Amino acid sequence: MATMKQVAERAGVSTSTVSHVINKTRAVSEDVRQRVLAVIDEMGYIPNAMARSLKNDKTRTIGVSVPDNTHAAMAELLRGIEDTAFAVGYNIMLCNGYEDPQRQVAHLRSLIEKRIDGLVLVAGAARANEELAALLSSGRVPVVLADHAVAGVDAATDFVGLDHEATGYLATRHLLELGHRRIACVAGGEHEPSGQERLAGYRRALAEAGLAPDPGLLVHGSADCQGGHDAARRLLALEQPPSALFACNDLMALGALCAAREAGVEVPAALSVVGGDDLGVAAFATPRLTTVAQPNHEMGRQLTELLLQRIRGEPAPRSHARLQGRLVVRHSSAAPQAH
Amino acid sequence: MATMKQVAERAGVSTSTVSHVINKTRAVSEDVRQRVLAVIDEMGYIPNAMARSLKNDKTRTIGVSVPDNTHAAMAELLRGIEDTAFAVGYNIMLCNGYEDPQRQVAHLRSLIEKRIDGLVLVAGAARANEELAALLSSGRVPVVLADHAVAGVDAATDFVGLDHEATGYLATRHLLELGHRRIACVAGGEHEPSGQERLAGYRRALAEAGLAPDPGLLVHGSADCQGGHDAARRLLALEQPPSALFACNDLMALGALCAAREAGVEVPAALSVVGGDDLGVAAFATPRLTTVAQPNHEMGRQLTELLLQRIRGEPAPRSHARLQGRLVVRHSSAAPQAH
DNA sequence: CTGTTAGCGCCTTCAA
DNA sequence: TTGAAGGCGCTAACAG
Repeated sequence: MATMKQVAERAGVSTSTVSHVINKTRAVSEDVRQRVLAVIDEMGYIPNAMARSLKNDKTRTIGVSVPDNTHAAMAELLRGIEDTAFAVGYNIMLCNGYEDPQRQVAHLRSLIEKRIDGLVLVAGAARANEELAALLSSGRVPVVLADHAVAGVDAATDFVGLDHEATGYLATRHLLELGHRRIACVAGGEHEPSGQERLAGYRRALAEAGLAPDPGLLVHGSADCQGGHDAARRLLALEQPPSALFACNDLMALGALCAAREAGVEVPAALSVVGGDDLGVAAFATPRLTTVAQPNHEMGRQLTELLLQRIRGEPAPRSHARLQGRLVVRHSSAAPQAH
Repeated sequence: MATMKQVAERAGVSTSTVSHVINKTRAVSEDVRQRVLAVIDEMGYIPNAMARSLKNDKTRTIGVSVPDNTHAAMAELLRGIEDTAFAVGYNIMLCNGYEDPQRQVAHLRSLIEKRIDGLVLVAGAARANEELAALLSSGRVPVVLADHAVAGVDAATDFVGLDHEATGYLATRHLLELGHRRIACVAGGEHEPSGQERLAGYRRALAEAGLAPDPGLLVHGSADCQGGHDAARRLLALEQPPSALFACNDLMALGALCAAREAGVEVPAALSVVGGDDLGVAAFATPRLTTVAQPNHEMGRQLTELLLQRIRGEPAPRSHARLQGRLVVRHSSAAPQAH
């Protein structure tokens, strides 16, 4: 691959001149400029960013560590990050951590070796192990946290997340306003942070309505379709089944819809279902799912803006934003049947 | 950040010794080794991969250009790539091209500047513009093509894709075997390659069964839920509606399911629906969707293995693999109603 | 307006 | 078993 030196020779100028025409970093006479440009084009010269980075100590690439890029919400977040980064000439390195601290550490080390300018860390349920925490808090790399604090990482780290509590609250209040009183909650794993927060919102809404939460109407399980399916089946088999159900995420809600149908329970006539996320398919579920949409792309954008600020060294107060979800009422929720 | 030189000074040895203990590239006396290691640990030294790359001309990072990482199939593919790359110590740079040649070129230039070792290119429907084609065929970077040839790129470029034709064939034959004769096809855009291939498989199956394709039973539209919904609605409003429907992908199939329900058409009693992809939610659709699962993760794996071979310079015959989908029969397909 | 020079951090001959 | 030195490709003083 052609180097700057070769370009310089061919154009009969010094490398610094070539460098300056490329970077427009000092005046160059028009004819020399044209000549250099011509040679660059002719030789198909493309500058070596590594060599440049070695000097300025800036790679214009940021790392993104997510639990799993196939989760729809992560994918949207990732997209928000990439879009924002691209707009200002940054590239992103993607790492799937799969909630495995070993793997996360290996990834992060690799990213640091490659001298990423910053890191967007989307932690999963798992907590950081010591090694990861040490790497993160060594101050080697500016970090912003997405959606969840990470145990072991400085609590003052910049943060942008979703307001999961509000999501649970909005969904539940919607059901309450429709007149429901026996409202179940299908939650994910007990250690999954976002699920716990959504559950808290569910409880707050009930409390505000003067309802005591019925422990029999709360089911934990895996935070996917299968988990939602199993949980709903159990709830529908209850002697006094709920008239409505809030699933902490859309995948579980979709699973619940499936279980209801298989149990011969009409939605929304006999059971209202509300999810949370607003996946693309939610609008086309049977029936179309009422849910709380989450601004994942926007979260990615804000995280990236924030990170770029830190990279530039702009002093800004520590951020701790919580983005609000938005209730989207469709056809899976309705007033309870009269008895 | 600590440099090798600083480590060397602190340990009272030369940088070359430090380099050699790090890379185990020549014998070092045990006590010196221990001392160096201790200093590295104490200083938290992490080698600078850029400086290293400047020498070896290898970055151990590969670029991945996809149309959109939020599409479920892309996300799985991406995951397959990342998994495989990580296993051998490579990182990946993710680029969303959004079918925009301008953007793709900008991304690719950036990747080349950063001297990626290779590129996995997932082209969308759009064709490469001249500039992109030129960059790709300049031989600067080993490239493997995912799922679709790219106009303007050397036809001999390594390739791993899905056998979309077989997918359409499998889905349609399944419906034929159930006894259907009026089988509609909900296809995506007319210029979308995978959709076209699946459509071809549909036609082949019909032809084998001695059926002439009814042009009125083929509907093109956008390749998403909305497109599937609209297409199905039109088909169901026909004077002689089909008894079965093959949607070229699951999103469209889900949309079709939604439309059927809204039109009061029972699935599978009055209409069988088969999709293609086997998204996670397909198994929990109402009713659970019969579809053709695609080995997207495996495709990512094979693409990456192939690319790594090329990067290593191993001479291998050009690959042109087509991975087979697998029919997954669930509850959205059944024998047609007797009249 | 242009060229010379000294590194950035690391690897790798070549010598000792 | 170890060190010295040159150079990967580029940028940025410093001179002219």
